Amino acid sequence: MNSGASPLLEATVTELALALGQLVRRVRAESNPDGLTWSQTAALARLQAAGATTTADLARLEQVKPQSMGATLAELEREGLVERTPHPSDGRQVLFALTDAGVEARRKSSAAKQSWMLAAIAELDPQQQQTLIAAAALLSRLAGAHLKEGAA
Amino acid sequence: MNSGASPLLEATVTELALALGQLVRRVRAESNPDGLTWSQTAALARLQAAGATTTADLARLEQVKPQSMGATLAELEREGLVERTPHPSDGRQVLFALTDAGVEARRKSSAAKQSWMLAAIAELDPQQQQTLIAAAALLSRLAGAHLKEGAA
DNA sequence: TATTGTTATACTCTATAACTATA
DNA sequence: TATAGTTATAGAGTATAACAATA
Repeated sequence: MNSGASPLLEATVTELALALGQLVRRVRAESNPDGLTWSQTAALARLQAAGATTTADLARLEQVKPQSMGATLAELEREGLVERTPHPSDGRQVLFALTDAGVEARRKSSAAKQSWMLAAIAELDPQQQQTLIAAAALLSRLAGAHLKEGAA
Repeated sequence: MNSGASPLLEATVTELALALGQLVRRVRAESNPDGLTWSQTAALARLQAAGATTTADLARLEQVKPQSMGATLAELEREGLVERTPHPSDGRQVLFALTDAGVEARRKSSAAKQSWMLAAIAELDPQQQQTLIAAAALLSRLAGAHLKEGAA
């Protein structure tokens, strides 16, 4: 199907996938030694942006299964970076939020962890930086495009 | 150092990392049922672009350790998609290349596997498409920026 | 001694399946 | 019966360490 698709766009998809792979490995490789993994950092960032949130909602935001998010949150809780409070009206749900230590970890993390990427972007010319800023939003949109929503 | 870094760029790094995570999961989730995994697809794409290549060179291209690339190539060989030939002058090296089945797998793969991404990009307006085309190259460049090269 | 590649082992991330508790 | 979360298990993808063969 869609055999008339633009060859340029096809090449772009391939190039994008390849670049993505490289970049993901780089982020992972560069991220770590202090302890927080990438998915932990991402969950922390989502919690900071969204405030108290349930496992299921976080899973939707990050587009992983609730079980996967549950495992990440359990580890963050074990490390004292997030804490759980029961949902006020629904006994099944659990709300997660950053602890003070979690906020602090976030602060350090943003600055330090991807500093290599920040430095690399800082060296680009302004127009290229603009391209990346615009691309960040587009990539996020792409990730969620045409998802068969499990529920409404 | 660089405590005066632009807050806008810092936010971009965070947003980029978040978008990257989502997109990678989506690519992986969307990719599979036919058998080829993402890293296998990437290795195949590199081999098609570069021709006969050693494990170490492929590892450099994909920015993984030679052992990791070795595992991927071993699996592809088991599936008959790549074949090895001894290096003509250096007995330590092994050259890998696509088999006919590998070329065919590539052809199908480009078209089918990331068709969801192709469709999503096709729906963007031309300027946004241009942004992504430019971003693909920039992201790849970012991935390799300031790498401490193990050797020269 | 340095380089290419292999084997063995471990960890992260994620998924699916099965279960409990609550709605 | 449907939803939120947990527990158990498995597989992909990668890394590090230790090793063999060749340069």
